[in-house]
Amino acid sequence: MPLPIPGSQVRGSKSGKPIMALLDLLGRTWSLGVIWHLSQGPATFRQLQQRCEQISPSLLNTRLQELKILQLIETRSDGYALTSQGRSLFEIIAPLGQWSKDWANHLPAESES
Amino acid sequence: MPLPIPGSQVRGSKSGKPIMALLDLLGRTWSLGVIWHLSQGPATFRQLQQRCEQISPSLLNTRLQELKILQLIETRSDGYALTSQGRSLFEIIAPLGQWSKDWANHLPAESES
DNA sequence: TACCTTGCTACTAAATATGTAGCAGAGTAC
DNA sequence: GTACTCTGCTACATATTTAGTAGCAAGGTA
Repeated sequence: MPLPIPGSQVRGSKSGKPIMALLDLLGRTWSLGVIWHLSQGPATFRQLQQRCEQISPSLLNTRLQELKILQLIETRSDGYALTSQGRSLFEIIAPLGQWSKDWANHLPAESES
Repeated sequence: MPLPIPGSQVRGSKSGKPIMALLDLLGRTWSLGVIWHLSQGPATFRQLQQRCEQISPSLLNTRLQELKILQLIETRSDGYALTSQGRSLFEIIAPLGQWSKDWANHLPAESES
């Protein structure tokens, strides 16, 4: 499965339902991370590498190409940036930031016992 | 990296920030899918396998154990179900269903030319 | 011309996911 | 009690994906 394009078969679903394509895309390592970090503002390749701490350049490039084809990010003079579609996606998942904190507080036994 | 537990190091981040743990978790194949399909109601192991179309039992079991430890799902008499935390997470990502449809409509060149 | 930095490619090793077979336990039917 | 079925799940070999590291080509500076 090269790319999870809505309308075609994707990993995990033959139906090609857009939501399945999206879940496939977001389920790939670093997809969400790249979007999350780019939401802080445009970044060059190397800046993004630093924001993502531990991503390898080959994988970063792969993800960037995917996200670019799927029109969630674009290349501009100041580096990579979210498109308006990418931003609207981020606005949906933005509350995850707060949610994850609440979640962490309810998992006390694991994080430190 | 066994499990993305907030507070400990996770794949892609040494900080242990909850959001990074969450992004790691959701970035694993089928994590989002399992949550998505479970949101339609509780399901037994084999029912879930069918909803997920193409998940292998070994991976399904792995994900179920992870999500159970992280308290997003629980086992009940009628099978697996989202916990209240799981449901609150789903409520955040629920709009992705509609978003993905809009997204698909803006990618006409790929889905069908 | 020598030296940086940047975006990115190449390549190997390690980790993850797929796919298929099938087991052990519970329930029912004879 | 033994044969049949269904369930949750494990085992394991194969295929795919990701990590990790080295380094190249292009562009700018000095």
